[in-house]
Amino acid sequence: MVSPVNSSGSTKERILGAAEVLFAQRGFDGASLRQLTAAAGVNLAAVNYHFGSKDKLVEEVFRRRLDALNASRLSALAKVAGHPDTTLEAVLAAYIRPALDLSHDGNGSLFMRVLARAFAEHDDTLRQFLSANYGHVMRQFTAEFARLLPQLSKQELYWRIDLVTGALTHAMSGFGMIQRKSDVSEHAHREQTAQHLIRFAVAGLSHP
Amino acid sequence: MVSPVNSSGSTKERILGAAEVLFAQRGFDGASLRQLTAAAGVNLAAVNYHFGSKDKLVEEVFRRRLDALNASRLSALAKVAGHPDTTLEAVLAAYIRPALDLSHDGNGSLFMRVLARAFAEHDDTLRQFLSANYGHVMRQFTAEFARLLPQLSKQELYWRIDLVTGALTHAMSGFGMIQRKSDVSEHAHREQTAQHLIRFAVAGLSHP
DNA sequence: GGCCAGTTCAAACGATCGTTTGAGCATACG
DNA sequence: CGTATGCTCAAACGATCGTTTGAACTGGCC
Repeated sequence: MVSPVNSSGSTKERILGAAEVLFAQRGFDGASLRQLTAAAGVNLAAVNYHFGSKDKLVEEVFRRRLDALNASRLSALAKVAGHPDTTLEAVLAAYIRPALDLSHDGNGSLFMRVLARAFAEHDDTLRQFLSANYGHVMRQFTAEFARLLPQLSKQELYWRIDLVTGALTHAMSGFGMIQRKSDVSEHAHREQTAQHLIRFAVAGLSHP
Repeated sequence: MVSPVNSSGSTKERILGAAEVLFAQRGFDGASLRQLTAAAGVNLAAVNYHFGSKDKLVEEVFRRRLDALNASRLSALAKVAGHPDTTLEAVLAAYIRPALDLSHDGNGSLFMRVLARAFAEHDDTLRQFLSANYGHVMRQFTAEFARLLPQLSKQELYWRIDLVTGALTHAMSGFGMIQRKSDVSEHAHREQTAQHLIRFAVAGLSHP
């Protein structure tokens, strides 16, 4: 009934890995600590010993991926933001490409599904955690969008960013709908996907 | 801790109403039958008596709203589909406006949040139910999009529809971010929202 | 060896879950 | 009136949940 034992890495890492998979598959409530620890090949009590509680484990699952993702996004943004000849494409690439790279290695793609769940669940605790720890990233991108799209009112801009965010979250979590053909390399497919998302976002943000 | 008693309508209707609210707030797993029946002002056993099980209740919550929503969408689509001078705007309006009208009366807006949850949860049972009962609606709209956008390959079109769907679902479930100002009538605000979503979707679908 | 901090383990705790039960109540029909 | 039918009710069922406990085991250090 439950996935096989994972026997590589430390206990904490095995729990985090199994949690990412099961949270993506069954949700935060739906995945029990017993399923989770069985999949990770560790004792049930290990979660509370190493993380304190299930809620703290959820936070750690987010922290591990989001720290890397947002650092990568901000680093990419810093290279293009503020320059007089920066394009909308370049800023969107700084936002989208790190997420696609995350999908590439390990179970990172499952994490985007976990993230989509967090969006759908209007759980206040989780939203506050995300907003407090990673809100500044979206704020920096929003500021750059505002600079590149001066003709839009604040309200207009927020509307469009919200819609673009929804589209990207949906697309990256619902993965698998657009299958990679066998005659296309993974790298080429990722490049194709990035182009799709970026062009769509440019059109959605900058239409008259 | 739990919302007050609802004392209007039949037992079945009170359960359905309370279920819609609580499923939107806490998810399908998160909302317990005890919270639900307490909010509806009915006995705990009433859910299993009238609906058979919690899962069947979930299906009924969807069926009640989706039957009306999709009938309205198909009716609107039938008025414009196939005509030689039909615009993309008109088809998108047929898709979007019925959903906004649903948000208008009663707790319909909460239902869009329930729908967004269903998207995020990759629960197979629920997805099969939705696909089996309402898949034909999306198929008809897709066919009309294909007719109006002959320059796009099938793969291109699916990509864009997927992204637009994500944007709309996200926007209509995340409601409240864009607040209605007190000096704007509700009808005017709804019209504004419709224009926003439609123009965004047109740009996303038809960009070169 | 003896001790100790760090970790794992089986077992149990109380709470809550969806569901079932059987008695009790209401209304309608002969 | 008697009784059948549809519904509501309090109470309990077994299962599963997150968490806690205290003993057992581990390695390194004196």
